[in-house]
Formats: sequence, C-alpha cells, structure tokens
Amino acid sequence: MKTEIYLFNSLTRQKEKFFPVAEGRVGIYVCGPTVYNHSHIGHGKSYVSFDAIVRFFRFVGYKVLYVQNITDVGHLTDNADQGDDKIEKEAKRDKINPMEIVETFMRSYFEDMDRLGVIRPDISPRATGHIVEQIELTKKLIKRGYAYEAGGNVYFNVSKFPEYGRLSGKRVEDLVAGARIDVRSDKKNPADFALWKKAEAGHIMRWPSPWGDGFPGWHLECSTMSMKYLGESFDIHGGGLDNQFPHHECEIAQSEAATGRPFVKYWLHNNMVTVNGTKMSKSLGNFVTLKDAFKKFDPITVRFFVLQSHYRSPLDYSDDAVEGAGKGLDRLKNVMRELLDLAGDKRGEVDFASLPEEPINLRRYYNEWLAAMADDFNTPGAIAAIFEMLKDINTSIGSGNAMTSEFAALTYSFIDVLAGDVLGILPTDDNRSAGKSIESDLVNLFIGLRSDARKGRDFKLADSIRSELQSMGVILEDKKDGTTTFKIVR
RNA sequence: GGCGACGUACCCAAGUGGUAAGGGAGAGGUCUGCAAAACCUUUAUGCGGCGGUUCGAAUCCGCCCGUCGCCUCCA
Repeated sequence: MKTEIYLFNSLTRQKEKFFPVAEGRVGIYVCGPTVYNHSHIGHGKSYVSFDAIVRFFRFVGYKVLYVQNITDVGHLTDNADQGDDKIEKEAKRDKINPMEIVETFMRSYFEDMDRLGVIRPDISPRATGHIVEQIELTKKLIKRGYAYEAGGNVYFNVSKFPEYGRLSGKRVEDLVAGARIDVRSDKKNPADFALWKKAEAGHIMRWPSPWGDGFPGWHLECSTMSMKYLGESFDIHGGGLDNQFPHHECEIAQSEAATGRPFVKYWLHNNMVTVNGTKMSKSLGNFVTLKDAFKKFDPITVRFFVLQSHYRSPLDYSDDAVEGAGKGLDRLKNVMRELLDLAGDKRGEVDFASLPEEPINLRRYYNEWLAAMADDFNTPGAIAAIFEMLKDINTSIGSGNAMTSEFAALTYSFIDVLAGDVLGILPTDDNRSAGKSIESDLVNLFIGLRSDARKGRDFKLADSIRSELQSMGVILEDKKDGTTTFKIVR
C-alpha cells in the first residue's frame, strides 16, 4: 500500500489526493527552458522543486516517467505576433547558426542542473525534433474545426473552446477588453493564438508545411511532445506560475480540442524568485544566473536554500539568506561525518517498515518527514523534521553513552535516504569519502606535529599550525578524548 | 483597469479552527590551554491594521494598508 499523496491542483485551486492514471505509474511533464541564455536562479527553483517531487514519487514506489522539453525554437521577444525569435536574435548578433546558440545554452543548462543535483529527465525532447508531429496536430485541429488558416498563419479559434480560461481564471471577454489592439487583421478574435506562423523573409529557422514555410507557435510543442511520450491524458504537468497563462491555458485548449479527452489531471505551478524583493529582469540589472550564484555558494547550498521554502511560495534570493542556509546545512554535514566515524566499516540497511524508536526515535522523525512530503511536497517541513532529529543525535553522541556502531550506521543510511536520495541536499560520493588519500595523510602528519607541540605546551606553534591549515580550508577539531579530526571546506 | 497570491521574531521560513516547527543571527552558560564543533538556556501573550463569527482564530468572514505576480516572451 502506497503513501497517500496530496497535491495542490491549480486547475481546481485546492489540495487533492493523488490518484494515478495508471496504477503504480506517474507521467509528469514539466516545461523546460528556452535555451538562448544561461539559466538563472528562477530556473533553479523550478527544476529543483520538480526534481524533489519526482524523487519523492519514486521513493514511495511509483514508476515515474519524467519528460521535460528543451525549447529550441519559436519564442518571440515581443508578443505573439511581433519581434524576433530569441534564439535567432542571439545568433544574428554573433553571426552564427541558431543551433550553435541552442547547443551552447542547452549544455550550460544541463551543467547547472547537474551541479544542483537535479536528476536528468527521462526524456528531454526538443521542439525542432518534433516539427512533423506539430504540423500533424495543427492539421488535426483544422480538420476538427478548432483552427483556421490565414495568410500562411494558423490560429486556434478560442471561441470554439468554451473551457478556455479555466486554468488561469481568466475570461475571454476580460482578455479582449483589456487587450492591446491587435495590429494584425487576420485573426478572427484577438484572443486567438498561433499554432503555426509564416516565416518572413530572413527568418532562419523555418520548415515547410501545408501552409508554406514557417515555424510552430509557442504553445504547440508542449502539447505535442507531452502527449507523444505520456499519452493523451497524463498525470501531472508542471511549470512556473508565469506560464499558467497563456501558455498552459493554450496547451489545454489545443490538446483537448484535438483529442476530445482531458489533457492533464493535476497542474502544478511553482512560484517565482525575486532578488532582494523585486522581480529579476535584465533592465533592472538584478539578473542572477546560476553560474553567478555558484561562484559565491556551493550549488548544493543553493539547492538547500530553494527547498527550505515551499515550491508554491515566492522565494526572495539574497546573499544573506543563502549564506544562512549554508550554515544550517553545515550542521547536517557535521552530523553525517560524526555518524560515519561512529559507524566505522559498518553500513546499515534501512527497513522503513520497522524503524527503531531507541535510542533515537527514527520512526517518529520518519513519520514527520513523510507527512510533510506527502502534504503537497512540503520540503521545509521535511527539513525541519530532519533538523529536530539532528539535535537528538548530537545530544546522544555528546552524552557519552555513545550509540553502537550498528545504530550509527543505520542512522547514517536513514538520513542518507531522506536528505540525500530524496531531497538531494547531501553532497554526493566524492565529498563524503574523504578516505585514504595522500591529502589526508599529510593533514594527519600536521595534526601529529601539533599534538606534540600541545603536549609541550607550545601553544603558539600549535595555533599557528591550526590557522595555517585553516587558511587552506582545513578545519581542525579537538575532541574530548584527545584526538583531533579535520574537515575540508570548500 | 481585470485576475490571483502573499504579509508570521533582527533575517529566512513551516503552520489553514485548539492555543506559535525548523534554520541563521544575537545574548548567557557547559566543555576547551585557546579555538572549533556540540549541548543547555534565552529572543513573537503574539502571527500587517481594524472589526466580526466561535467556547476558542495566525488559521474562517468583511473592510483597510502594504508587497508581489499574471494579463505581453519569461521557470
């Protein structure tokens, strides 16, 4: 029997119990980036959030198929009808092929996500690789009477789809009333949106179609690719709140009009990132790329910072806030190192069905963690449960009646699953196996020299060794039993 | 103008009817040659303001103030 998961469905604006379309499986599609620039901290929040959600579904036993697109064509800088393709704009400026821009920033994106500990999606389909399918979907919509061609453009006729506006809570009348005057006259209704766009002379990224050379409209790729890999009706569609309208609204219209079936069961939207209280924008100069952030902070610290707030809450990025998160995370790492020392060579197998309650009540902390995660992926709550446990563990270790190596090993593995495997906030293998390297032998050599100096009460020399090591990023810690351990920071 | 969120201590942030999680920072203490780490104590009679419903509200309702987002490309 699986854990019951509740999630906030944007479509109904309330928390709902999760029932998969197919027993034991979860199909999830998340809107990916348009690769024309380096990813910023907002992408970080979005994809870290969904990464944690996917990891949690897998943890409770679902077989997850996670699809996230790469948009490598089609978005315009201005509005739906004017302006340049963002990718082409960059390409023209640098006088290179648009696909070079795409490759450069797609690699940059995956590199940043890897560093954030984001597990790669199972499928990362690209829009340009699915032009044929997009044309097919457009043809189908025309055939079914939901779309019309006008001068090489194809538009979706919003008036044919009464449900339009349900997701975003908008009404077509309001949209039309408040809309800017549409300069183009070939639309039947200003709210209609493009499925296929005619390529003007000089437009580089173009494909032949029944309506002449052109390129797909903005929303079409997500409908096409999500249904291709997940089926016409699937479980979860995620994305940033800023995409709720018009993007997701249009996806629903296109998809349901084409298939006559419900498109997505649960819509999940993550909230936005602000920097020092205001939205990121290039004009304000407060645009923080992930690569910028990683210069100041460990990527896992950035991840931890993101997960310390709820995915549906806005997140305000500031150096102070991330720094504070990093110090908190150090506590977790310290405890893990202590447990590893106590565990020695032993490794614990975690049986979540029968967790011990003594000397540390692992069962209780697990239940708290699980309840938080199952309640709309409340990662801050889950982290709080882990930190309560840390205090408990520290007290136990410090009390003298040290826990057995078996229990330390079990506890280590236990935290490794909750914080490491699911939340992804523990450093991965390389950092944790300090092991027997020439580096650690050398540090131990200095520890020995310092120990001799201390025995001779030459504290000046002892402190000098310690501070020299510290300046190299090696922190020494004298234990009660007279031994000295070290940790390497940064 | 329309739609929608949010406002919890010095900072970050959970909590959606039963009497304020967690992290950072600060203060005092234990331990230590000194540090570091850790632990203990402490820091919101109050959750933007004013009313209302209730035995009881941060949590529900109304009004006001403030911030943010969407309505146009955006995670």
